[in-house]
Amino acid sequence: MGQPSLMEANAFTEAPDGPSAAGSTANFPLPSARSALGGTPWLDRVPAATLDRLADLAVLHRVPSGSTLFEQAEIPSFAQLLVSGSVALLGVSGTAETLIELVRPIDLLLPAAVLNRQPFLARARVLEEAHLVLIQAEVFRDALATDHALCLAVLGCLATQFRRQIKLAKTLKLRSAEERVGCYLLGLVQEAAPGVPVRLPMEKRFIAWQLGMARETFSRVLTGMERYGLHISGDVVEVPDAPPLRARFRLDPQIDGPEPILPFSPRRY
Amino acid sequence: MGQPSLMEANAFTEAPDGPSAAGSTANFPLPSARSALGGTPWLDRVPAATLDRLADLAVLHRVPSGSTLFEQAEIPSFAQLLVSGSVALLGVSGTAETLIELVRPIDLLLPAAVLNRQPFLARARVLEEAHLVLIQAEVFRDALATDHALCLAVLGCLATQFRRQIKLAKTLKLRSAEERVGCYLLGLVQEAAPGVPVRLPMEKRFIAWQLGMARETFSRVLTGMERYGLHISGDVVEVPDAPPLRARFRLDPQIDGPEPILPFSPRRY
DNA sequence: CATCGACCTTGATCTGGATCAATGCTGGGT
DNA sequence: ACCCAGCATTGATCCAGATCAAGGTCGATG
Repeated sequence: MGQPSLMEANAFTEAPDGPSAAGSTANFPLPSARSALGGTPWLDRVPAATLDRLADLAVLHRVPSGSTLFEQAEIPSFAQLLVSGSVALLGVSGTAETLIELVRPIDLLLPAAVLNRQPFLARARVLEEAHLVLIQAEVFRDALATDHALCLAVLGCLATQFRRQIKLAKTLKLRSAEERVGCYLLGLVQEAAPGVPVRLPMEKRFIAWQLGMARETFSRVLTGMERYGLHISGDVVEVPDAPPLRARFRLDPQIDGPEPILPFSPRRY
Repeated sequence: MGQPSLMEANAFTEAPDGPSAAGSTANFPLPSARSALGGTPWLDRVPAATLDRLADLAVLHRVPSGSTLFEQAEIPSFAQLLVSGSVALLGVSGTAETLIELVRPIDLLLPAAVLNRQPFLARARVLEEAHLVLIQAEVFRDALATDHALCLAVLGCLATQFRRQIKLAKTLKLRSAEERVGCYLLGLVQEAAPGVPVRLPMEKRFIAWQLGMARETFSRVLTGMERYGLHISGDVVEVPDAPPLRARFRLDPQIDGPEPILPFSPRRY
C-alpha cells in the first residue's frame, strides 16, 4: 500500500454530513481503486477480472478526520472499503451517540447493510484521515452474485466482524471499567518487548470511548493502575514490573484475542 | 442455573426414521434433516442437490430445555440449524454469564465460528425445547465452497445476525431500562389488534435477561408502566389506552424493527 | 389439603461509573 | 512571547440499576 500522492487525490470528497457521492471521473493511475483492491489480503483469491470489474466504476477517496461518511438510516449507495486511517461507527438516537465499532484497515464498512439493501444502523465518522474505495452498491452486489470467490471472501470478512462485535459486547458486559482498561493495556504491552515503553495508539478519549467509559473514568483508572506496577505519563506507558499486572488482569482469548479476517478455506491447509 | 429435566441432560439423536445413521432416505412423513432444510425459506434458492448433500450425513436432534449445545471456546464440529424452540447464546467469563443473543428459528447458531474454523465465543443453552439439524462442519464448509447459491444464502443469514447484534448493542447503550421495557412492550402490543390483551412470549426472567437487566428491575419497571396506561397481571398485558405509551416511548426502526433473514438478490426484484 | 419448588414481587441498601465543574497542560497561530 | 482551543486531569456529587433479603403466588405432587 503505497502512500497516495496528493496529486491524484482529486477523488477527495468532503461531506461533513451526508453521503459522500461524487461524480468523479474514472480511476487514475497510481494509488488507484484497483491497486487498493489488489493489495487487500483477504481478497487474494478473487480473480483479477472480478477486481477489475469492481474497480471499474469505483473511486478512491481521501477523507479528512472528522468527516461523516454516511448517516444512520441512510440506504447504502456504495460498498466502502477502508484502506487506511480509521473510522468510528456510531449508533445514534436523538442527540446521543454511542460507539458501535472502530474500524481499521483493511475492512469493509458495514457490509451487512449493503448486502441486504437495508439502511445503515450507524453513522460513520472518520477518526484518522482515511482512504476509502467506494464501489457502487449495485456493482458490488452483482459481483457477489456472479463471483463465488468474492462471495466467500466477503463471507469471511463479515464473519470476522461478527465475532469482533461479540467480543466487544462481552468485554462491556462481563468486566468492570478497570478490568477493561487493564486488559487493554496488557494487550498493548505484551506485544512489545518487555521493559520497552509503549505509546497509546490513539487519543485517550477515543480509547475511552472504545472501552465504553467516560473519558474522566478512563483518566482516573489510568492513574489507578500504578497500583499494579504500571506508570503512565502522557501517552507513554511504562511497565517496570509486569507480574502484578498479569496477576490482576487475565487476558481471555475468547474476549481479547485478535480477530483477523481469514481467507475462507473449507479444510485446514 | 435451573434446569428442569437434568435427567436426560443431553440430546438424543433422532435419525430421521430408522435407527441407523446415514439415512439420506427421501421424504418421510416425520420431520427429517432433509425436510427441515427444504422448509427453510432463506435456503429456497439453494439447489436440491446441495441440500441433499448437506442432509446426507446430518441428523435432526430434539433437545430438551436446559441442555447445553456447546461450550464457549469449543471448536465447532457441526453447523447447527435451529428449526424450532429457542436457544440462548451466553458469553462466559469465570462463573459469570451474559446473554449475547437469543436465537429463534429458523437460524444458524454462530455460523461465524463454523466458517472461520474458530472457537465459539459463547455457550449455547436451550431455553425452549429445540429441534436442530446438525451438519458436519466439514461438509458444511465444503458445500459452501462448492455451491455459490448456498454461499449467498449464508451470507444473507450472517448479515442479518450482524445487524441484530448491532441493534442489541444500541438498545443497551442508548436507552434506559425503562425505555427498553417500554419499547419492547410497545413492539409486542402493536402487532396485535388494539385493545386485545397480549401475553408475554416467554418467562419474565428470560425477557429481563434479553433486555439486559436484573429480573427485579424488570419487575419494578413493569409495575411502573401503569403510569403510561398499561396494565400487567401475570403474563397478560392489557392496554386500555395506548396513546400515552406511544407518547413516552418512540420505536426507532434502526433499533426495534424486525430484522428478517433475506434471500440475497443483487437488484430489487 | 398440605408441602414443595419455581417464579415473581417488594423493600432496603449499596455502588460503579456518569455527570458537572474547575483547573492544568500543550501546541499552533499571529 | 502571548493567547486561545482542545485535550487531560482532578474533585465533588448524583443516580440508575444491581444486589441482598424476605415474603408472596401458583401449580404440581404425595
